[in-house]
Amino acid sequence: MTESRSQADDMTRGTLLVVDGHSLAFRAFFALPVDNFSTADGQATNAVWGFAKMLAQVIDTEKPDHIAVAFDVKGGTFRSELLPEYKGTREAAPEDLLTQLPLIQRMLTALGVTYIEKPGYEGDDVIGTLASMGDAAGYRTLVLSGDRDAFQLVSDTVTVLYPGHHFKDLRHMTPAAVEEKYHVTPAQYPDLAALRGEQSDNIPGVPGVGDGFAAKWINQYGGLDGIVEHADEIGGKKGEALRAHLDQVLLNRRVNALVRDLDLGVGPDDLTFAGVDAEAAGELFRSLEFGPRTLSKILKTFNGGEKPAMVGRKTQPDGPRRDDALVVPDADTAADAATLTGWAERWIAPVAQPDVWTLTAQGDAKPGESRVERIVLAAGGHALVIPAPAPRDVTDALADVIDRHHGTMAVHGYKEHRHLLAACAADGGDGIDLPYPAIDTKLAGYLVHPDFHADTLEQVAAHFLDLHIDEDDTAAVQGMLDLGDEPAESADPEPDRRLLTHAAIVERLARTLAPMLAERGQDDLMRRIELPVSRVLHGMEQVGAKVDMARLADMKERFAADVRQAQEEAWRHAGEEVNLKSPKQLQKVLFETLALKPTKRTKSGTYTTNAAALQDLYVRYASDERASGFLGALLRHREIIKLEQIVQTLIDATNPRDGRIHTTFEQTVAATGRLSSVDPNLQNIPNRNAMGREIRSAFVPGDGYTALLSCDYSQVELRIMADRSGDEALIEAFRSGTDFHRYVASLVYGVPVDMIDADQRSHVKAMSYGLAYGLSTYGLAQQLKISPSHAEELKAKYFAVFGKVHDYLESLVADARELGYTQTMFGRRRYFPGLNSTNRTVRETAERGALNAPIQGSAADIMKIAMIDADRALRDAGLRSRIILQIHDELVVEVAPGEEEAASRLVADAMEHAVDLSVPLDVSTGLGSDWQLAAH
DNA sequence: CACCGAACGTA
DNA sequence: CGTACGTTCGGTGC
Repeated sequence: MTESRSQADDMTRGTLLVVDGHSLAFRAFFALPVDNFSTADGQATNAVWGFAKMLAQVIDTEKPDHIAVAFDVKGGTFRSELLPEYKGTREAAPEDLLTQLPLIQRMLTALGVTYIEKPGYEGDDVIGTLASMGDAAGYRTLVLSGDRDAFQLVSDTVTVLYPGHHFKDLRHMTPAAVEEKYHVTPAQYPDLAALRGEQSDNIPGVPGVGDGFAAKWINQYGGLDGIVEHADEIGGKKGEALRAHLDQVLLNRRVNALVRDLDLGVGPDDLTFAGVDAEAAGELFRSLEFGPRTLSKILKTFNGGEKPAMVGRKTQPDGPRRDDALVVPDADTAADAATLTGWAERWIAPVAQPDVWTLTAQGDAKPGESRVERIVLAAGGHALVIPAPAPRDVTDALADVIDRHHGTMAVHGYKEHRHLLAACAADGGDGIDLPYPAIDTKLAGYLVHPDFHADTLEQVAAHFLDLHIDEDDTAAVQGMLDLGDEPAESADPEPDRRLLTHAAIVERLARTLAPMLAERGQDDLMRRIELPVSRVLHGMEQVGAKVDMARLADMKERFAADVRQAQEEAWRHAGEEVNLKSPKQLQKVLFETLALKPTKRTKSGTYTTNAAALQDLYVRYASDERASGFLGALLRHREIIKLEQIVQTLIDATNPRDGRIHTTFEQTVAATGRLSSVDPNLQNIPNRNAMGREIRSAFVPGDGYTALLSCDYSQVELRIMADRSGDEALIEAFRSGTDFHRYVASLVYGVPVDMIDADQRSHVKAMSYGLAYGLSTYGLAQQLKISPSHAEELKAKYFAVFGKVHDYLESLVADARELGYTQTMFGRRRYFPGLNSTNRTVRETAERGALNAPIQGSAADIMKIAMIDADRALRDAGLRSRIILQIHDELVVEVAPGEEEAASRLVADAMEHAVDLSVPLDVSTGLGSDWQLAAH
């Protein structure tokens, strides 16, 4: 660890990190809600916590060996004398933030980090001075600051780390980066800032002059001096404005120049990491009510990546060594509560972060009918097997152990384990309500590599741990982790080796994946989104959706009759009993018997018989009675047999004991962050035409409930694009509150809103929706059945109006190419190695994916947050109404009598306020006695 | 019996 | 020659 810190720059003395303390504290304060970060007695802690996290993240990434944090000092500086209104906005910092600054300084001291204040000067001047000193002493200097004035310090040896919209995307402002963004050199940047002014510091610039004009003048005249000299030559309104505000500009320039030669009393060489005062840090963190995990991680970072010494931790000389081959723990069996409690006291209680103990249950986690066979607790080379279901005193003891130690517990599949532990009471009682673990290695693996898929835990181990375990070796009993495999009955009373192997794997996965999450800044994603959403999903799966079986049976009959009729008719026209479900046989009839014009080819080179192609043929051969008769019947058969099949699937999936369908929501399958639904898939119930929608009417409220509530987001993805791109036109389109697509069409075609015809509206609508998929001109033409040139024209007009959307979409791909991955609003990543492929098809597929993933993924993040909030709101209000389904942008709620209004309001509210965007999140709701009637 | 491609349902 | 999924079916090959 320590050598890697200097490895990157063996030409220099090392790396000096200089931090703008106020800027980082501001950033942290506004990034995190005070509500969730306060101590019991009301002290706000969000800025302290965020400061620690952000700083740790930068240290972990950049690995500096010297560090200092600069703060402003209360009271005036030479700047406020020059410019009384200076930083008027900043002085108005909220009380809640101001009280945290001393805490941050205390924390820094405890962590062994030097902080510096200089009365009469700002932190920026301290930073400027340190940067100069660092340069002179041969350091590579990193300046972490959200203040753009710092850009003037940038040089070959000084880089400014400037936070983007998310703190995580720190931009490395090198000379090239400054020049690329502002078209001036770092040394010229203060000239540019003086002309433009600085909104956040309450400094006015020349009205009407932004970065562009300022840069143009600077390049033309060499700098501010030249501009002053030639001010009279600059024409136009902007020239006039410049002359009128010249005094202001020159004043700005004096104010924004950083002092670089202060006497600080210390030099870069003094600024090493002094080492953590673990006791002081521990005490401070406890008083701030930060968890032990936070403490442990922070200590590790500030101790130079070494594991901090754990006081009172038992050493286990015979325990497994992390870098060795996996050691399968020895197992004892707990037949009674006392054994269990004693074992936990001996092996689980001493476990301290970053170590974990593991809980691994074996059984069938099928929602609504889960069974558990064994539960294994394991900690560092020791394991305890608990046969399950178990008697009350054993489950009580187990629940107690888990409750006391879940802060150091790792599980692989929290949601599945909730199902399993809910079924662990032998008397058929409630079982155990599993609290949140420290880490779910299944979710962690998903966040780290969202497109990696494994069927077995051994495959997960091979992927993340490079640990290759022969599955046959351990396959005596199939574990629950082999999804879908029914556990074979084991005659062997010996605890099975595979389960113990799994426990050992999970422990190692936790140790490997936890730091990976931290390094990526994804701890919050795990803790605040994925784990809580797992809990909500568990509840939804457990409850299930009630169906009206009589209604399903009736529908099935009707569809079956229609299918038979369509089949008879098709056979009559074809003259043979062709299997209409066989594309191969259909090809023979269509293109040989009937000799129709061949359609497009499929991937494998055969002629397609898909609905679009059949429809084309149907139109083309309208006058040919035999052909159109066959095609018409075939199309009808296709449509209805699909519906019949869906109805049959629903019937088969209904649990006869409660008349409900318990789907499983997969949380780690979709690479974008969406959920998926399996067994059965309740996210693809027909909704496009009346006949299909009919199926939704079979979903009804269950006993004790009177209605279903459906709430869905309108155009979430487009709203995300509006927010992320900052496109004023699109933002205004959403704020206008009128028919969105009509409004957009009127902008695109330059025609009043009430003159837009149906075609124009639908074309623009298709364009809007296609944006997030990376649609091609050809694809758009195809879909709208217009010529490619016509489609190209539409695209050009569209982007002429929404230019920033265009730039944004391009930037997504460009950024992904540079970073290797995309990121959602909440830091969910997806990797795109294909972006640099030389194979055009591979590359373009990756480009469309990179464009879509952050948008679809951000929408998924938002819905997950809404689900967590809505679930909690319903509970907190004491309602019985509950979420039962999620279909990407829609939530379905089963509503108890009398709760109609409250439930609608709470759920819609949670969805609308899941995040704060620059456009409103619009939610439409409907209530009805079945899912179809709840539509709106 | 396992696997694949075609087809088609959803957002 | 737009993204993300899951399920079913026929057909093929072990």
